[in-house]
Amino acid sequence: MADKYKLSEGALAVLMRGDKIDNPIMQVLGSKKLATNDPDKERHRMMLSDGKYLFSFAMFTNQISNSILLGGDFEMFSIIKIKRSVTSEINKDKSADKKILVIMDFEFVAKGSEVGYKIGNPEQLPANLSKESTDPPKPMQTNANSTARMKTSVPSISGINLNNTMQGKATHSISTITPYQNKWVIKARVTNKSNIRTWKNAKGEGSLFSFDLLDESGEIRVTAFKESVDKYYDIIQVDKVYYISKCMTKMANKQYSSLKNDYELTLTNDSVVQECEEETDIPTTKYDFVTIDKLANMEVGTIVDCIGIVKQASDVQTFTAKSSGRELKKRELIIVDPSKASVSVTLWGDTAENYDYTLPVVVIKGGKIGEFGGGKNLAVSMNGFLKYNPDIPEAFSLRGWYDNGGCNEEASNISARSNMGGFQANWMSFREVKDQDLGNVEKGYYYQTAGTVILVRAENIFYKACPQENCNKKIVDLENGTYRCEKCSSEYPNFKYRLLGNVNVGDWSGNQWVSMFSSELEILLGKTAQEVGEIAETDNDGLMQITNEANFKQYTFRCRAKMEKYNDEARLKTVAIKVEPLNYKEYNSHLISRIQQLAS
DNA sequence: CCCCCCCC
Repeated sequence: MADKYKLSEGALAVLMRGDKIDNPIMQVLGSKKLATNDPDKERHRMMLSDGKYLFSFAMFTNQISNSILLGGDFEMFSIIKIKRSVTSEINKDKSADKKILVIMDFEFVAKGSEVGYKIGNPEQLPANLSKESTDPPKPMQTNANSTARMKTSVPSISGINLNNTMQGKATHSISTITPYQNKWVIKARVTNKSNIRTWKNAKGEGSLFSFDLLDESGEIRVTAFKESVDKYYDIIQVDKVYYISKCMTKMANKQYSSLKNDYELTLTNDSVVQECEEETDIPTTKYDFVTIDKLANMEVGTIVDCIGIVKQASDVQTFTAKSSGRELKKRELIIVDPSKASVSVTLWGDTAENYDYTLPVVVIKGGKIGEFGGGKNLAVSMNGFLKYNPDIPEAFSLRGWYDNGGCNEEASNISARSNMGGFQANWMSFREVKDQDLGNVEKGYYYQTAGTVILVRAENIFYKACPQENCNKKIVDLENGTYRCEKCSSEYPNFKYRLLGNVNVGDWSGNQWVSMFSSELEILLGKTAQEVGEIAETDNDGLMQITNEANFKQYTFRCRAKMEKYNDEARLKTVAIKVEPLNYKEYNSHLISRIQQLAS
C-alpha cells in the first residue's frame, strides 16, 4: 500500500535550488487560502511533500487556482505531477530570503480521497540547499534540451556584469519567461521592429515602439515607451541578436499580437540590452511559405507567409477612409511564384512608402488574406512585415526560376475580380446596394445576399419559348398548330415552357423585387419549367399552391443590380443570376468578420 | 502607458 504512489524524493531541493527536474511527483499536505479582496485573484498557498522534504510556500498561478476552485478537485493528500514551475524570490523585504514555488502546469496523479494518508515522513526543507546536503540518493533525470543550460545560470545571474561578460554565458529561453520570475537573461534575435508611434488619450500621451524577439524556444514582443524609445530605438536592429534582461513582464493582449506567447515585455529604466556580436546559433525568422495558388482557396483572415517576385508595383495612393476619416496610404504589388499564380499585395502606411522597387524578391511574413470582388489578396498589416531579397534558399531558388524563364510564364491572377455568376461575389444587402447607388455602373453591380422568399408572383410566370435548345425567344402562336420563332426565322410544331417572373426577396436590410429566369425559379418552385407551364395552363389553384410553397425558404441569391431608365424614371433593376442553398459556414464567417468590423 | 491594422 505504502508503495503504491511514488514521490520524487529530494525533488523539492532540486527545484528550490533553481535547477530543473522533469515532472516531479509531489503530495499536497495542506493549503491555505491567501487573503485578498478580489475573488478573481483568490489563490492558495500549499504545503508540498516530495516524500523526503516539506515545503510550505508553493502556489498555483491564478488560472490554475481558479480552475481548481471551479472544478472542486482540490483535496488534501492529492498527488500531483508538476509539469512546469518556477521559483521566485519575494524581495519586498530584502532581509528575508524567502523563495516560493509557482506551479504553472500540473496534472493529478491521484486525488486526495483516493490516497487518504501522508506518504513517508518528510522533514522541513533546509534553508541551505547545497547539492551535497539535499541531493536525492538516486540520480534524478534533468532536461536534456535547452532549459538544462539554465542550471548554472539561475543562481549566478545576479552576479553577472552584463556590460562586458555576457558573451558565451548561459541564458534563459524565451519560453520560460513568466511574470513570477524576473531574474533572467535572454539571448534572442530581433525579427521585426515597429516604427515609433505616438499616442494621446485621456490617460496621457507619449511615444512607443515595439520589437519581436525569437530564440529556439519561442518568441516574445518587447515594447519601449517614452524615454526608452530614445534610448533603444537606434540600438535595436532587425536580424541582430541581443542579450536582454530586467524587463517588466505582462500578459500579452492577443487581440493585437499574433506572436505565440502569453506574455510581453516592457523595457524599463533598469533594463539591460546588449548586442551579441559573436556568431550564434539563435535561429532566424522561420517562414511557413504558402504558394500563391493555394491562397485562392484559403479563408479570408488567414495569416500566411508568402514569397514571390514583384511583377508590378503601384505608386503610393493617399485617400481618406470613409469609416474612420483617417488618412490612409497604400501601395499595391503584384507578386508571382512558380505555382503560376499571382496575387495582389497591399502595403499600408510606412511599409507602402518605404517600398524599394529595385529588389525583386519579396517575402511577406504574416500577411493577411483578404477578398475583393471575388478575388483574394494579401495585406501586410501591423503584425506582419515585408522583407526584400532575404538570405534564404527559397529566395535564391525563386530568383533562379524567374531568371530562367519564369518571368515569361503566364500567371493566373487570383486577385482578379470575378464577381460574375458562378463565382464568389461580395456579400451585400439590398439596402446597401440601393443606398450606396452601387447599381449605377455600366456593367451592373454583382453581389450576393442571404435572402428569404417572401412572394413569388404567379401572374405571367411562364411563357412559350422557341424549342431550339439555345434559343429562349418567345414564340408566336400561329393558331394552326405551329409556332414561329422570329429570332430563328423558323416555324415549329412544338414549343417549350420557360419561366420568367418576379420574386419578392427579403434579407436583413429590407426587401427587393428580383427578376428570375427558369434556372432560378425551378429551384425556388421545386419543379421544372415544363411542369410549371403545364400546371399553370390548366390549373390556376395548382399554380398558386406551387408558388405559395416556395415562400419563406432561404437561399443565397447572387444578383446583378443595375440602374435602368423606365419612362425617364431611374429604377434599380435586380436580377438573380444564381440561386443556391445558403452555405451557413461561409455566411457565418462573413457575419463574424462584419461584426468584427463594426466592433473595431 | 499603445491597441489605428484600413480602401476600392
